[in-house]
Amino acid sequence: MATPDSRTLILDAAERLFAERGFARTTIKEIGRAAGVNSALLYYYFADKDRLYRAVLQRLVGRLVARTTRRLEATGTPQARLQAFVEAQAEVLIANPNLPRLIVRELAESDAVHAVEQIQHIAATSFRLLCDLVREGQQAGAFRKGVDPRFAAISIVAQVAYFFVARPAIRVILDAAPDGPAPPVVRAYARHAAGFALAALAVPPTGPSAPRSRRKT
Amino acid sequence: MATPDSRTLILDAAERLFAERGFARTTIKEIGRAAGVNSALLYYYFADKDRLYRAVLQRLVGRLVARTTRRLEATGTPQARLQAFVEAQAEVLIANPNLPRLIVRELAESDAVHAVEQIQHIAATSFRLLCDLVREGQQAGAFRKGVDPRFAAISIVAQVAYFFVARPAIRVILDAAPDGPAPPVVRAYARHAAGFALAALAVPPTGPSAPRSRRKT
DNA sequence: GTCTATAGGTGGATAGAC
DNA sequence: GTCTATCCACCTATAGAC
Repeated sequence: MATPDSRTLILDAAERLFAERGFARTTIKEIGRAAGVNSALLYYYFADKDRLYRAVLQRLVGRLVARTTRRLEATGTPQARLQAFVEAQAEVLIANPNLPRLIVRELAESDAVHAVEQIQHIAATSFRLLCDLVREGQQAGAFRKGVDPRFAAISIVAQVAYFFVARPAIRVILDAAPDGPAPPVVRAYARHAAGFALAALAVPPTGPSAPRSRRKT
Repeated sequence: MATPDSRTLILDAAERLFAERGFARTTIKEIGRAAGVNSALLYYYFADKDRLYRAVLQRLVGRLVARTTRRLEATGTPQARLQAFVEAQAEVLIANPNLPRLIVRELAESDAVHAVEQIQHIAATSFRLLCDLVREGQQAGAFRKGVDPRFAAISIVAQVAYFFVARPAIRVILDAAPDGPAPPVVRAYARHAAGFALAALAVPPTGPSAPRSRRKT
């Protein structure tokens, strides 16, 4: 608890408000009020509204990447690592509910106004590790070939990411509470998503009569 | 080309700008300029900026739902219908590149500021049809049981939706042009996504003494 | 239907006291 | 470090001529 300093109070309040209302609809004065400090103080810690926003994004994205890449680099079968990745992704998003909303807002911008380059770069890092995992799994015979590893990686990430992004719609489908499905439901979905991906990538049993004569591409 | 009327010119310009920059960052004057009319004229056709935005959303969402539900209601095997749905989803998003950006922005809002209820409702309509399709497929023995149909529907929609939403990140993964992957790549991905879902839902061969292996198309 | 001109309000940012 | 007070730019929306 030890007295969070004003800078942290401001970052916390800004994170919440930016996630809820977006950058433009959030005013400096609102952030100051929510943080319990005077709005002029924001300019003591941050050069302007834009840099405050960047600082918020940086803090959040750092957490995400640290947690998910750690799982990907762990040892184990490709299947186990893939499952761990999907579940880690869900845990990070459960723990930081503001993250998906903010990232999605950034992704929706076509011009690189704010921190898109940063997100692109980091997304690429985490993403590429996942691509490699799929590729390695294919070479090791754990995943079926004939699936583009990049496409597979997109499919895998998409399942969980979309679940959080489309929360208002998901809520309707699952008859969940106003603020979205409870963590146990989210975890159940994450397990489903991992299973869905593993089933999609599973090596098909070679038919009893014509196993090896057919060779696909 | 028969002289698009001012109202349509305004809607077109507004759609593009809202999608590119978001609601708040787009000014009435910019829209007027882009439409080639005076900004005061917007208030002749629309009560205020908010209602203009709603009109833009309505036009777009209408197209999306019309196209995708039509595919779901078509006849055929569950597998064929699912595939048609996924590819139709991709086609609509290719044809209306502004749609995913706008919808995503709406979904990111936590308070129902603009047209979230509408999107929720329509998403639920389209979504529920997909749930039903999966459920029917399971009962007919075409899809494996033990997968929650609602979860499966989310996984299916997520793959294509996320592809468009996360365009800036996808671009990096696929080494695509600045304005995203070309339509042929998108279609290839859509086929992958359909295949990924069908493989994930395929009925596993029952045990070693089972009927001969199934080959999906 | 379309324009000019402008009122009215809000928000980001700064100056400077304490 | 934190606050009060305020400036200035900009944007929505309206009044009213043509």
